[in-house]
Amino acid sequence: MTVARIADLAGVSAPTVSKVINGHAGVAVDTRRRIEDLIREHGYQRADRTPPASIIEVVFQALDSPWALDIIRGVEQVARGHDLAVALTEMQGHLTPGRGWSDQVLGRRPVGVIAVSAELTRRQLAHLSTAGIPLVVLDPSGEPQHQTPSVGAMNWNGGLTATRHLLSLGHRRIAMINGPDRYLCCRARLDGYRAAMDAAGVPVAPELLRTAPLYVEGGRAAAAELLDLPDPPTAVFTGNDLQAIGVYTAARDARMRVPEDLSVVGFDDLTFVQWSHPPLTTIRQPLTDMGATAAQLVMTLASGAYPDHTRIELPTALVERHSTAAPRQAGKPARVSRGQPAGG
Amino acid sequence: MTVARIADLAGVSAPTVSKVINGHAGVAVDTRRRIEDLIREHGYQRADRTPPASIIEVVFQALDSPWALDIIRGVEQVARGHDLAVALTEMQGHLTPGRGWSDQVLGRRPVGVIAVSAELTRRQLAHLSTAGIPLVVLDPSGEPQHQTPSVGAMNWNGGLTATRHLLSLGHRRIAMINGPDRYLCCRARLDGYRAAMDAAGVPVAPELLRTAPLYVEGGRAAAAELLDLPDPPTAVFTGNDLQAIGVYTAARDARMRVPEDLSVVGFDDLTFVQWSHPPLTTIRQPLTDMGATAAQLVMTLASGAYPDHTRIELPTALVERHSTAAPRQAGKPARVSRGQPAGG
DNA sequence: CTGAAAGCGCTTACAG
DNA sequence: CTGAAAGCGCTTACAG
Repeated sequence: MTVARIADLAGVSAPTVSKVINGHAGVAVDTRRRIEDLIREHGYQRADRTPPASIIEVVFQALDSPWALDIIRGVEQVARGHDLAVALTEMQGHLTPGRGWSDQVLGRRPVGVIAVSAELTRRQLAHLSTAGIPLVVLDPSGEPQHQTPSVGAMNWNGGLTATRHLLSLGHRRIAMINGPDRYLCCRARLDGYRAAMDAAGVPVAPELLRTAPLYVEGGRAAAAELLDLPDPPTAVFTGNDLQAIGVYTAARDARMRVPEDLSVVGFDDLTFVQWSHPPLTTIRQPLTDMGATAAQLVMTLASGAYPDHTRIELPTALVERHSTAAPRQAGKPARVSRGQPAGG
Repeated sequence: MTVARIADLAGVSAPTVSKVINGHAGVAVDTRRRIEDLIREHGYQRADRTPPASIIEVVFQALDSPWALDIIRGVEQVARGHDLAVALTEMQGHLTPGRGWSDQVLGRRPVGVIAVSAELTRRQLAHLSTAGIPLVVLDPSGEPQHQTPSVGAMNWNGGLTATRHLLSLGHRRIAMINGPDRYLCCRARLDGYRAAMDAAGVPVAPELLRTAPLYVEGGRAAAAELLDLPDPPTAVFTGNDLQAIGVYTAARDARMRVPEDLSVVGFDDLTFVQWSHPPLTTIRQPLTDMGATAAQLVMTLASGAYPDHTRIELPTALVERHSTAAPRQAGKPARVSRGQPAGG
């Protein structure tokens, strides 16, 4: 669509169309309206305006965990296949991007946007939608937003599997240190934990349920409190791997050994936890796949096609390493679950 | 500045200038260079083009290490201050971006480009330069390119400090597992190692010098060979932290304890190495600062100002943790350098 | 209020 | 390898 073509359709000359487009005076109301209608209908774009920039925009709450890089890698793999770059912005820990955010994004003209654990305001959603920029939410943090496509992991199943694993080793006093309640994924993991405990007929002691920031220090502080209890837990399931590493620290401070004195199960399976001491048993979340899936969904939406599914959940799985063992029985030495020597 | 004006100054026609700007063939080398110089000098901008998109472009060889995220975080901090996003591309391990890369970047119109451990072709440099897009090289991998501003770390000093630390503990048979020779930063670390050894009057045994990919498996394989030597080293200094983790694995496989039987010093200080077992003694490289500094340099160049320095080196520092100790003397038990119990 | 004409900045196709 | 000519998409200045 060019100015000349619109002019033809409207039965006027190019300069007249030009005036309408640029909001200049000197066009009859009727003529103006007719031209505006045609433009809306045919979707005029200035020829010399650059087309959508070849980027996929990804918004993170924070870029402070290897967690983010795993997701980025997945997005990048798909983006690369379409000759697209991945544009990153960070919200400094906020759940919702700031005021100017959507203007900045529109200015960049990305092919689409992936919001990681973020919640957009209704206004921000509207901005993207009128600009024709598709949005996908990754690991949705709160209420699924009206019609927004999303990609997540099977968090409830992960919580169930982790807890069952600990129960099967003989644990009964199993604590859970979880992330903040406002994250849906954390809620789901807790519910999975409860479901496993209920199914095994083991009551959940309220003092064994803690909430802490999803970082090492959060896990350490919560675990320190737990281990200080009159009847401390024999096992801890955490909201993510960083918290699990914090539990290690707290255990060491309390002169307890993992897994002999305390079993620990994390969540995520960040690359480095296989090198921690002991190697961490955790629930694997396919972060790179999740990033790739979200990017694919964005590309599908951008192409105008309607995707088969707008809510995708990828599977989680237990990765058994060496941080879990049967609970130490009074007077008996601990039986380690796998063949790893203490102090390896 | 218009195409016609540049053409006048260069004493050529507009179409010729147009070809240079768009990177088309069919212009004599001399003519091209003359036009490029004029464009650089006068700062041409296409009249009908939208202004630069609000992004800083960062090209990585690979996005497969937390190393990358530390740099990204620094770039993002500065970018955020200017309401800019960080656009990421990855070269799948190649040293030089592919053919279409500069066209893609020009299409994105970033405020500037940061190339991490990458080498651009002369053609790619010219493309960016004629488009008026400033370039900064981070952690330059090879020959410093003509006039390209760069940001790095004091790698030579780091190598010196690491080796001195091991020498001061009493080690003499100190191996170095280094990254590929083609990286300048690796060369500098090796030279620092040599300098420390020479200064201490300790000859460098050629069989203790190894080159391996900068990943865990590279470090493991090289260390396995070293430990299999008739006269194995008592200490290993590695090209990066991932290799150091690989050395841990090889030591475990050879039933040797770190640091009692083998001291290890890494390079980078990735966040997680404090949680490895034992916590890794390493040379800290200020990756986030380096990213931020590179971004600042890009912003300065983009503003048209001439920066004070176009070659910036940030300091490295020894971070002592628990992976080094005095060498075990024949018949004597090892003396651990810090108060960490074995098997903590 | 409208549009023919001129002009702008750029690119393309092609003759030399 | 170079540039005159034609053309594209758009806007401006102005005659009617």
